[in-house]
Amino acid sequence: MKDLYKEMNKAMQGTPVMAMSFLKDFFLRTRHITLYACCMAVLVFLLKWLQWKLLIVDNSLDIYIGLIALFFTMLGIWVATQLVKPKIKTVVVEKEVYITPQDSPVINEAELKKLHLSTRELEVLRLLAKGHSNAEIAEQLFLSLSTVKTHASNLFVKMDVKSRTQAIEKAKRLKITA
Amino acid sequence: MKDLYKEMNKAMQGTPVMAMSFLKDFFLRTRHITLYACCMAVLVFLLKWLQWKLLIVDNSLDIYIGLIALFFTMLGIWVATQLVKPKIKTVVVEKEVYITPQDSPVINEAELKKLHLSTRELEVLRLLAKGHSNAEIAEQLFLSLSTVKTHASNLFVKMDVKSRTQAIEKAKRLKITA
DNA sequence: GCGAATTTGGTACTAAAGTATGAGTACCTT
DNA sequence: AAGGTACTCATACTTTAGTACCAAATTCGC
Repeated sequence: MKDLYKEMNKAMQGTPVMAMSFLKDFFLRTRHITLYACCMAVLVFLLKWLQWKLLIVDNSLDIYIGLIALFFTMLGIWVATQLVKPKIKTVVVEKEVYITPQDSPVINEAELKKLHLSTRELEVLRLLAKGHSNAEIAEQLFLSLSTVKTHASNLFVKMDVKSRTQAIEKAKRLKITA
Repeated sequence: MKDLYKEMNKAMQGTPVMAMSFLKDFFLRTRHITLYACCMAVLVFLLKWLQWKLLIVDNSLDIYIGLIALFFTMLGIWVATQLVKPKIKTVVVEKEVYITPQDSPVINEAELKKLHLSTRELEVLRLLAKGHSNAEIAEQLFLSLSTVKTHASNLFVKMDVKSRTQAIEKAKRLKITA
């Protein structure tokens, strides 16, 4: 709301064109609320008119109420369907895809790209796969132990493994290391 | 409905006990509808009473209608929640499962013999090289964690390495594991 | 049978790995 | 200018790995 006030001030000091653009922007941002308000207004007038019209015919009050009941029941259903929407249950179905890794001596670039590893993470992985400890990797890459641990941890998440040993095994299996 | 008629005929021909059981069964099966009907009946009477009562106070018609609208909106929402089945969005997660083809060139028996590993040590090494933790290895070989640790420790001495990661690297390099 | 090697398991300890969180910098894109 | 990503580093903590030392039971060759 503060921002809105700011923008209004800003617009007031500008040219008429800027004011127009502000109004347009304001309308676009609040068009949902405006639309609802208009609908409500129309509805109220309609009801008032119906009330007046139908009250002349004395016995049609039942029909009137019935219509209202019907309408609001529908409205309720519609509202409910709108409210229910975000409650989407996600059922995860695991689909097993068997792939036959080609026994190419070259590094499997395709599999490597799938992992979306960053430069540093890949460097860490390479040294990791050589059997180096975190401390050794830190020394070789001129990093702190903390940084290596961070990279390694992120690496394990991306590779969907839980330890460096699994990472090594997977890296060798996918042939993404030398 | 046909089935219902059939069942009724069938029940009529039976003993009173059977008829009773049929009625109980019938009630259990239709208790939802019955409940709805009862609720509706009560509601209608309530409305009629409200109508008569409130019409005396002339200007309260608006409140009356408002209450009806509110009530039926709620009813609509409730009905909708009962009717609308939870939308289930199935997210298919493709999990890639790799087959290790038996293309592995012969295991380097010569290098393996040089290490003078015992049977258990080799078993531990094989699982180690698959990326398993000591706890997992213990579980698979029906051993205690202590034993696995002992084997692993002895293994590292024999392989002249200082950690399981180095052992894996060396094992893969010498092709002494599958 | 005896000794060596193997296997199994324990305790106690240290070292390393891994997780979680926060935070600052740098670069790039919109 | 703002937001996102990558990179860096730190602290604090839990878990796992690894070492050392010990002690049974078993196996196997001599």
